[in-house]
Amino acid sequence: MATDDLMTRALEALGEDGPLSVEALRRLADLGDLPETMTIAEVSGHLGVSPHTLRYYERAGLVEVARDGHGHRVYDAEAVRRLVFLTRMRLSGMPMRDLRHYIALVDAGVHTVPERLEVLVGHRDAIRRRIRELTLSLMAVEYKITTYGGSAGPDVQTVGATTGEALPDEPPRRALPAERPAPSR
Amino acid sequence: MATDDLMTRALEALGEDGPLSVEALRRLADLGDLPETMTIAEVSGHLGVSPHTLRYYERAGLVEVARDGHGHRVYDAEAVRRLVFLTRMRLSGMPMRDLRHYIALVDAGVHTVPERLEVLVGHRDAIRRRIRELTLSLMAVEYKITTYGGSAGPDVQTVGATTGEALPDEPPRRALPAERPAPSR
DNA sequence: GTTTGCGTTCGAGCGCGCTCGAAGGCGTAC
DNA sequence: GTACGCCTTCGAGCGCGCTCGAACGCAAAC
Repeated sequence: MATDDLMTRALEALGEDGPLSVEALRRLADLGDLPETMTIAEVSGHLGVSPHTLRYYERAGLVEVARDGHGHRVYDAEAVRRLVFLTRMRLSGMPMRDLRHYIALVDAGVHTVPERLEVLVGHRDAIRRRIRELTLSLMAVEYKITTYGGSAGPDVQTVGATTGEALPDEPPRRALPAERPAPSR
Repeated sequence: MATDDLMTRALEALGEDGPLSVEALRRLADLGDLPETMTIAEVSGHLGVSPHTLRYYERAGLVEVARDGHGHRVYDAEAVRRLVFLTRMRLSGMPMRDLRHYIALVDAGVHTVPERLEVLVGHRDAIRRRIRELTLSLMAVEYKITTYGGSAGPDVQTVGATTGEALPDEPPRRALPAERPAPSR
C-alpha cells in the first residue's frame, strides 16, 4: 500500500518518540500553503501516494478533478484538501466503501452533517478498538520476547506456554513460577 | 476476516474498558485446560476461526495435524497451542509470509531462537508503529468530530480545514479562531 | 435403507486496494 | 526530426487472506 509511506513520513516528521500531542497534530495538519492548483505529480509527491492511486480515487468517485487544455488533471486546493483527508482516513483503516459513503454525504450538502458525524464516530470507535487490540497483542509479544530472552518476565505465567512452541526439542511446558493459581474466573 | 471475531471476543472477555493490564493478559492466556485432542470443530469453536481457515493454515504449512482412522483431523494440545499463537499473531497484523518464516524457524530446532527473537522484535516494533499511527489518526478524527459538533475543539486550528470538505455549500475555509498564527515551521 | 451431519480433498473464486501495461498525445531539448 | 518525459484512458492483473463449492466418505438416527 502506497499510503504506508505517508504515515511513515508523518511519523518521521513528528519525531518517532515525540509527545504525540495536539502540538504534533498541528504540525501534521500544517500542509504549508498549497498552491492554487497542482499537477498529479505534485499531488502525488505531496501526499506520498502514486499517481495511479490518485487516478484510482478519482475513478472511485472520491474526488472530481478538472482538466486543462491538454486533458491533464488540474487539482485545485479543495481537491487536494479532500485527498489529504481521504488518505488520512485510508491510513487509519477506513475502507473505501465507507469513504465513498462519506464523500457522497459531503457532496449531498450541509444537511447530511449529522450522518457524517455518525460515520466519523463509528470510525473513531473502530480505531479505538483496533488500538486496544494491538495493545493487547503488543503485550503478548513483549511478554514472549522477555521470557524468550531469558530475563524472566513479569507475573503472567501461561502466555509463554500458549505460543505453540515452548522451545521444541526441550521439555515442553514447565510451569513458570506462578504467583497464584489464577482465579477460576 | 474470521479472526476479527476472535479479538472481539477477547476484548469482551476482558471487559471493554478494563485496565488492560498484565492481569488482563493472564486471563487471555488462560485457555482453560485443553483436552488431549480436539476435532476441527472444537478447535474452530475454541479459537473463533472457521474450519476452512484451519485447513488453510495447515495447507500453508503452519501446523501439522494428525488424522484418525477416518482421515479426520486430530488436533493435539501442541497443535492447538500453536494455533492460538498463530491466530494471535495474525490478529496483530503479522503477514502469513512472516508466520511461515517463524514457524520454519521453530521447526528447525532450538538453535534458531536468536533469529526467532529478531522476528518477534521486528513484529513488536511494527505493532508499536501501527499503534502510533492509529493514535495519530484517532486524534485527527476526534478533533474533527468535536469541531463538527460545534463544541469548538482544543487548540489545533488547521485540521478542520484539511479535510477537503469544510462544509461545502458554505463559505469554504474561514479561518477558525486561531490562538496563534502557526509558527512558520 | 436413506437421511442427516460432520468430516475429507481439491481447486476455484472473492473482496479489497491498489498496481501495472498498452497505446497513444503533447511539449520541450537536442 | 526524433527522442524524452510526463500525461491520458482503459482494462487487466496482482497479492493477500481467506471463503466456498463440488464431490465424496463414514456413522449414527430414524
